[in-house]
Amino acid sequence: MPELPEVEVIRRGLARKLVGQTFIALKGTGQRLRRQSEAAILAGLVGRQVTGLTRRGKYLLLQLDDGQRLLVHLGMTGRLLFLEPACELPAHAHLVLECGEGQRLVFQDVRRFGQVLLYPAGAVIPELQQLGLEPWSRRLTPAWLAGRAAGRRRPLKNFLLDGRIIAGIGNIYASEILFAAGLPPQTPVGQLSLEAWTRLLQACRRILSQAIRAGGTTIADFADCEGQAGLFAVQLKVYGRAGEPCLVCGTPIQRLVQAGRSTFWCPCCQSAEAGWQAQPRGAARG
DNA sequence: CACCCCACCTGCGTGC
DNA sequence: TGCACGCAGGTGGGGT
Repeated sequence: MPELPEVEVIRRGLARKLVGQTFIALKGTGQRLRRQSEAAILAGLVGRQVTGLTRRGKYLLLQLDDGQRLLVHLGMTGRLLFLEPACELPAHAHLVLECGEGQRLVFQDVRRFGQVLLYPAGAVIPELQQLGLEPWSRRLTPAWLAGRAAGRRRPLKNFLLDGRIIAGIGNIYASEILFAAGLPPQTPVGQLSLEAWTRLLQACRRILSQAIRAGGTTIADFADCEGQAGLFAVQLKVYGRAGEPCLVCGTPIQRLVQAGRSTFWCPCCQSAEAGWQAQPRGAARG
């Protein structure tokens, strides 16, 4: 479900409600997530006040007044909900943090691919150590991308999905970014010109910004911290549209599978002629 | 090292 | 109606 825009939408909505709140009780519901701190560790949340809420890639970080940090990853179907007193607890609510006055912070996750890990003050968070650059990082430039891609033959779509390079791009936005940039998803990354990387980076920032502004993409599960759906799904140009006409040229949108995941693209708008310059065999090396 | 596959889960839509 | 199957926004471990 949640890629960078969805996580950022949750962060912005939740920060207004949660920062300043103090957790007064913690309830688990037995079923464990794929990764979750021990109950004894999570008990360290009780009595703590939330001082900040930040995002890194698709991870959320709750900062607590004693320096501990709660790392949250929503997996495919995870939600972080801030429930008002009258709201009933939804199904699949795996962690409930009571804030007083009947308000609760709830981690809900149908498929339980999510992660909730509490780290002590000053601890290194390994999940964040390996993450690549944020899309709006000043260090992220076309030349930097070309450097990371040099000599590699993996398809551009897979490169975009690799969070160790750029953090936060998932399967929906990878397809949308490639369409916006006019680049074919199968392009071996080592063959892309600097001009193509420039267009890719511009498309990446534009698409992610638009998605955040629209409140994220809701296909089936995504909801913000109040349970509201996002509206970017109506702006999707290729994702989930296999067989339907391209909104630009009318050519049927194609679906292919790359590294086990669906890619949607327009073979006309994302042709080699529209984008990258092919180089002679072997020329990309070295 | 670079890259791919698959497991980890539940739920939903489709076709027989 | 029921069942089998394929598919779904995530990551990381293990194999090639």
